[in-house]
Amino acid sequence: MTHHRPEKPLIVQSDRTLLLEVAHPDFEQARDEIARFAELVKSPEHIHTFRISPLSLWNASASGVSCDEMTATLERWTKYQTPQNLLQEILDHGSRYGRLKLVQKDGRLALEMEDRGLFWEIERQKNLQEFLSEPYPDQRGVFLKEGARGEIKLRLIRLGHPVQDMAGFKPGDPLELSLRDNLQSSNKPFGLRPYQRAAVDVFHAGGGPEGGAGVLVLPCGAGKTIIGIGCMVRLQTRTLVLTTNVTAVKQWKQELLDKTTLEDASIGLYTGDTKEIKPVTIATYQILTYRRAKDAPFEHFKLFEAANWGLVIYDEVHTLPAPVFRAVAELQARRRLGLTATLVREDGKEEDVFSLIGPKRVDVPWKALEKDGFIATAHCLEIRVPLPTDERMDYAVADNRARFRIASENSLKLAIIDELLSRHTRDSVLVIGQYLSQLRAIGKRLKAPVLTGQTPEKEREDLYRRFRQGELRVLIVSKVANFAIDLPDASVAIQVSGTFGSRQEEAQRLGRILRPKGERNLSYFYSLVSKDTNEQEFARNRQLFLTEQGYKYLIESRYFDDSGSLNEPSVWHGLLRETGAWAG
DNA sequence: GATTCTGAAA
DNA sequence: TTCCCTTCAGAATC
Repeated sequence: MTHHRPEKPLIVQSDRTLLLEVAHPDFEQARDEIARFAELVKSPEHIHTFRISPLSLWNASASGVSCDEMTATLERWTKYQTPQNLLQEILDHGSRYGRLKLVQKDGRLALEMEDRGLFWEIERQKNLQEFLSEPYPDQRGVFLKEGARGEIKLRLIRLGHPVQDMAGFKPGDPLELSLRDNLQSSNKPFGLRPYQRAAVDVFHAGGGPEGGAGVLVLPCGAGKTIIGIGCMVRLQTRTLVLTTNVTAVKQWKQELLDKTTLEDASIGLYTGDTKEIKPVTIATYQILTYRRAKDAPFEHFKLFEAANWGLVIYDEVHTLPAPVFRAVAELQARRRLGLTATLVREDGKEEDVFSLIGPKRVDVPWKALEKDGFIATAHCLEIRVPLPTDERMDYAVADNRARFRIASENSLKLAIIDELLSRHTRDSVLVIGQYLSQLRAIGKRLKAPVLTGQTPEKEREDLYRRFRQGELRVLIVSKVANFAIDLPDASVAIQVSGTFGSRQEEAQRLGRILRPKGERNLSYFYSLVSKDTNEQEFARNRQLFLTEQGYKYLIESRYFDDSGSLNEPSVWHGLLRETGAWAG
């Protein structure tokens, strides 16, 4: 190829980073193609930075993207010649998934290699010795000791060798269930959406040894529960569902009753209150990780062996607690389904998820669902607010952590909220923030109720009901918004402060306004950030995940003009006009 | 026996 | 790095 094509949008560097120009007309297409095998690491205004890592290549391979497609994508968009070493690495790593297979041979567990070179390499590894038994005569494989299935996959991926697990699964005790044609609750017709059916098919993969273990990545509001139910129906077996909180536990049960022929008596809840074990049992991660004392055994791990489960569903698998990995390592003969909106973990254990739950099988981009109207079209606007002079002084002399708080609680944000509400008079609005003191101040000013962790259950339900019915237009919520899945939807969210940089939190919060909304099907997500403070950095990190999904943050920069009043918010007004929401 | 409170853990 | 929220078990209270 030629060596310089300035009209192209991409720079590919030998340190495995990719720089993509946002303003380029082909930006969106290039981004979507690149995101299949690289992860976004930075997304400021003009250039987005992606990185190719071994894991991103393996997940791509596992979900069916070939090395040829990856290199072709780079060649298609790059300005300069692609560095040889990177092409080599893609070939090398990308093709590694599948070169090492776990299989059943003569009723024993064995590891098979594509070539002898790999055999030598593996056989010589010191920290694999305890799992290896005798080699095949032709040196294309080696038998493994009992119970090594999970642990050896973990060790191998750390050595840079992902294993394709073809050793199959125990069928589990049978359980009859089928999908209803009409919902039990409303008697409305029911069926899986096309992408949901496709996800179930991919997970099942013809019932072969390859199907039955893996992670499905889907946006908030895409119906992950329904896909899980679809997999249960396909497998017709006893199922253990693990999820993050009690509300989710109850919701799984409700969905099962509503959408399948299962009856109340065959669904058990296993939580702090009730410890039922039924053909379908739903439990929290927390109860699994409970122990009496710091070094006592996990009291409820026996749940994994309490029945002959044919399927274990890990809901929100990105939050799977580290101790549970240990149990999963020993449960490799059970089918397992991981569901999540993002593979990113804050603790960096993505490789463990890959090895012990399974590789990514399906990744449905948020924008694809938006296009088909399954989720609302969301517009994101970051509003940069200057710090008032006296707060700027405090900021200047504070240490780093105090600074973040001062920036977060910028009093001028209150005025901006007023401004936003004055234009969204007919929308239901969630104000989401991180500091209770700040939220209470906002509540006082707006005369709107503040919902926090201390709010008793009864009062919460009451607030939800009034908000849902439109009696309450504005609801102010603390971090409860991250957990409370029964929080009603809104069409406008105003984020006044957030955590240090959690991508998941931002995704979760945007998810609050994504449920389809009638004809216009339109939502607004505002993020208020103090200008020229460290809050800006953290905000950038939070936004990464959504940028990765194709959401674009518009930026409105506010400042004091000569007369000392705030300038006109032109970007915002433009956005409202463009989307037909201009009320004035 | 049911409800509410408490502290620890994550 | 913070602050905040949730869950669980066990004790206290009705």
